[in-house]
Amino acid sequence: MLRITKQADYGIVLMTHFDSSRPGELLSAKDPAQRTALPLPMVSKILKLLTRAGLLHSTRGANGGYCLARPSGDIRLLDMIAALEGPVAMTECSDQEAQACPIESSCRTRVNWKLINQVVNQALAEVTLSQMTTPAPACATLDEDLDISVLSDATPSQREEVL
Amino acid sequence: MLRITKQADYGIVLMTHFDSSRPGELLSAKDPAQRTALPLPMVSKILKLLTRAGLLHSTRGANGGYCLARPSGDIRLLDMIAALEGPVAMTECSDQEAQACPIESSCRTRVNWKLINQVVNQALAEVTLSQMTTPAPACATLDEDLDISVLSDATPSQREEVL
DNA sequence: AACAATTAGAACGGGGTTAGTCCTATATTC
DNA sequence: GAATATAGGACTAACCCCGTTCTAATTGTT
Repeated sequence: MLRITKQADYGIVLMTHFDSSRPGELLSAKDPAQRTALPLPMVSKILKLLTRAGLLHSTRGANGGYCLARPSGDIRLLDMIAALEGPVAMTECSDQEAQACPIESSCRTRVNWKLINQVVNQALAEVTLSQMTTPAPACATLDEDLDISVLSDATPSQREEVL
Repeated sequence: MLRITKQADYGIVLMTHFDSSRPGELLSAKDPAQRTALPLPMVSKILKLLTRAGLLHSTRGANGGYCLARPSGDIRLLDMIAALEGPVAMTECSDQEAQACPIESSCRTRVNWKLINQVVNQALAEVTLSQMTTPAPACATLDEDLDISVLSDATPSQREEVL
């Protein structure tokens, strides 16, 4: 259905909670779990993944917890999605690690998929956590940043490179 | 992993084959199945879905078959994906038919998701079957059409409307 | 030193979705 | 009436996602 996983969805909401807390303040998994009403084990699992991806910083032991690893303006929506469900690849043939497609020789759509894939990736990369945290009206600032230029900027030689 | 289903992927490739045939020519399910090396029952199933969605026109009985229901320039990538795997909704809360989200009140990301969702939808709607059929170098024409303006054009009142 | 709090990591099972097949009915041509 | 095709739906097997659970490892507190 072309939808991100719940895990990724939850994770992004959790990240906005960290962005809303005082910078550098450590929050244990319990904290955001209670505020989002998500089950603690799930929250715990997600925070581990975000930490492993370098988006959160963790401190173990009593009084430990998590905090953002860098300013929320430097954390991109694409980073969060990739951390929680792997790279964004609209089709199998646009996935780097995928096998050779059996109909590759007769398939004309492959190159186009690569470009479409880039557009989606760039759209998700242009949005930052900081923008996701900002309530609705203020996300007007989101506009200026979102200028999809992958396709219009691609020269023929760059297109070759995509393959 | 944010990927379209194989069914949708196959379907799009099949559509390009119809686009490559003579306009109005009827092709039975066998025909594209052999050329794509996809199993016939699968091809058959997909063509039925595309027909039900109004993208293909079917003729039953001997010498029957399928052909594009309208010019390939009027068939959008989004239409094909929607026909084969339902509407594109990046998150559950951006799905029209979804239930109320339990954390809706405390969730600040909802409005942003609606907009991101629109960007992805528009990107997929701007690409036509005709462009998908065109081999790589010529897809330069794809560029001019792809101008994502949903976010930059949205006025505050339009944003309200999105909800 | 013992204990409590907290993250790290991996394994596990249930449920839902997807991929692909098969069967029956309907329509059309010859 | 026989052969060819699509229409529609049921069905199974495989896979993936969700969420839980268990066992370390680490750190602060008593």
